[in-house]
Amino acid sequence: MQCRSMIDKSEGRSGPTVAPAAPARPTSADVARRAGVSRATVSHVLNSTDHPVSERTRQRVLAAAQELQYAPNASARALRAGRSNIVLVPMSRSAVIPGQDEFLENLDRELADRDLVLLMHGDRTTNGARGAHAWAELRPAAVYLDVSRGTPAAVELLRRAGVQAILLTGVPSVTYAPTVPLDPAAAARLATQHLLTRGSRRLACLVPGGALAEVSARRHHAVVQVAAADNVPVERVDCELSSDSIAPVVGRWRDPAHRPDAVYASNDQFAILLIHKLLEAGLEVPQDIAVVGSGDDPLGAALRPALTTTSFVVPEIARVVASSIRRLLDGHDLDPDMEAALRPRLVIRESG
Amino acid sequence: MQCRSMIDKSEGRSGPTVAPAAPARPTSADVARRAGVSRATVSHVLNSTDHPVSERTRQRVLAAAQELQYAPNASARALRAGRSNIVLVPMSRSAVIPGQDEFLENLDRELADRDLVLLMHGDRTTNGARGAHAWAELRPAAVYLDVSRGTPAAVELLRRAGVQAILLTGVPSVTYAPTVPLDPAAAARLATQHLLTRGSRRLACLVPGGALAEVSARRHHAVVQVAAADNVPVERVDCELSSDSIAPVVGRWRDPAHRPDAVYASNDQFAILLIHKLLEAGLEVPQDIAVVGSGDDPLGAALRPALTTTSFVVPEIARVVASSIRRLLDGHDLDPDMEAALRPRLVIRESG
DNA sequence: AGGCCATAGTTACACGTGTAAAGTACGCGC
DNA sequence: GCGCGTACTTTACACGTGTAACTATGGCCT
Repeated sequence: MQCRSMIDKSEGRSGPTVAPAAPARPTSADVARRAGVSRATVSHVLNSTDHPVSERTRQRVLAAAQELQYAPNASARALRAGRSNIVLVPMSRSAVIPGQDEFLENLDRELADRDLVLLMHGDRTTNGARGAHAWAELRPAAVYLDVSRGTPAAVELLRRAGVQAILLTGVPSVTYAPTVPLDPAAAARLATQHLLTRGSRRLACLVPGGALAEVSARRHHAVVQVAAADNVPVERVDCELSSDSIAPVVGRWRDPAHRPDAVYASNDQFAILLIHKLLEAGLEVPQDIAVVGSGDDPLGAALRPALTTTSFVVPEIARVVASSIRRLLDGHDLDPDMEAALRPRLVIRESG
Repeated sequence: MQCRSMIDKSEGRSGPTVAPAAPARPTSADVARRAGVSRATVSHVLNSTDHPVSERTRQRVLAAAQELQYAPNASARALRAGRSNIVLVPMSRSAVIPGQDEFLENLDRELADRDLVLLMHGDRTTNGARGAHAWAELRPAAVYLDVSRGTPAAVELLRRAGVQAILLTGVPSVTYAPTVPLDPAAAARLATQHLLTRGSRRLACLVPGGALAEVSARRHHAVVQVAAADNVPVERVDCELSSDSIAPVVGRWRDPAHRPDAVYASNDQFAILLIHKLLEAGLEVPQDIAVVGSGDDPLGAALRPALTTTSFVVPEIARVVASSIRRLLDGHDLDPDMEAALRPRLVIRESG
């Protein structure tokens, strides 16, 4: 025994009012007491600072922490450090990436590898400023959000709240914050180019409304642009995910004179529904009409004819996003692999 | 001006080391300074304690907070209070509820109405104890997790970490923590009962593997049980979401002697694929074979024949879960409406 | 022998907040 | 005039952590 007077706070916890039999979650002081060292030493050991600590006490501290199931208090740690290791992702319902749960799962793993914790926040607070206010309360180290929410005002508020890294995602036009240029139009361009190369001279584009409206609009615009370069006309078909919404169009297309030779649907579910309706009407896919979707819905691969579609390499995107956030926090630029990772892939199957 | 010597901490922030041009996120002290009052008064005003504050200073404080865009530091608040207002939801990939994003969106809103913040945590840490350790660091007020992760050890660890409310979800057999008895088998029972009432004498059950394996197994078991009460046999069909997986079964069913008169698929996507294959094989749905799924996938409503399925009233479930968490935190029991809200609804369309 | 460095541990303080307790001014009744 | 409640405001402390600065103890070199 060396010394015994390392009472950081002598008395145990005693809430001034009630203290309703709190189960005494262990603090670093408890670990210190048990290991017979000071709290500072515990901290040095557990955070593996370069501060010298003898191997013997190191082991004792580790053992004590283990026995007590000690977990450091993230709040206190964040308060002391001035920042947390939290990466906040306010989830938006109109996510560009389909299969966003897969993306988030990958992102979580990648961030964990970089000593960051992913926390997703619901979209209770839709309007920019009010939302940013709520996010700021958590004092996250980084925020990764859709550009539709990352208005200049929201970004400014977050900056002032001490958020070190703010990463936007969406169309690459903004300049007031680093951006992951995840352009939904890229997939549409890729699909259109494929259909043109395949020989299409007359296109149609399904434009879903509702939650998908914004993404669909961008994609439609891209289709028109690419097709225009080859002097190919594009018929715009606004629709919902219902039989009644698609049926009239398909009815019209039974007449070869009014029929496009290929259709791009900005969402696989709509592509699947369309193919279903086309077959029902006695048309053949892709012989009469080719169909290409976007999103790589698993059902599209299983049905016949199997759906040609575009997809993102989700794990790769998650990797570069996580990497970029880490780099931003460390004062560097975005991951140079970013653009390559964001390029959509064409998945050619049977439908077009 | 009344007094001027309310310097809580006289010197402004000056990080001992670098302080790299921190953009001075405002603290309550800044608000106090600007309003010409003490920090305590600011706190009283902003938290609307029952402590008396004159209307004049109240307005001044509010104005100052507004101008400074002040957002309280959640870490400090949580540290002081001993608990946060965070409800942590470790998301599991094998979520019972389909459309879990819709559920989370609703849950978020409901919790917000009850002064709680929903944070979702990825499933990086799959194994119980290690995961619980990570969750404990955040010192959330409540944790809502799947029973598969809420092992007794994990629950114990969370309890010791000071988490006040731990709510499990899943099969209702556990006793060491309050549970939301969201039984996937209930939907299967409902669907089977419907098919039997409809006159089915020979059933089949699609049992998807992969991520859905566990839920599927439970549902299959339920189907067998309910059918057995009526002496109806159930053919078990293990499958994946691919054409090759379903085709052989459908091929066999072309022979009326080997054909069930109704099929329950524990997931709508599989039901959709099955119908597709049945039609392809020249069989009629529901005349030759009725098909019922679970999950209320929007595509199921759009395709023909429209899919009969089961669904949960997601907003209602979210409401009772949020309500129960709040009640747990306040020392009460679960919301009495719980069981009613969890009952699945039958959505009868064309396929069965 | 005395000065100096390295090692191993400590003390002390700050982070931003909430709130009990103490203080200040003021009006009122004795 | 003095005590006393009332209305407001401030002071003081604790929450749990990380780390700069300090103390103590030897060993080594001059």
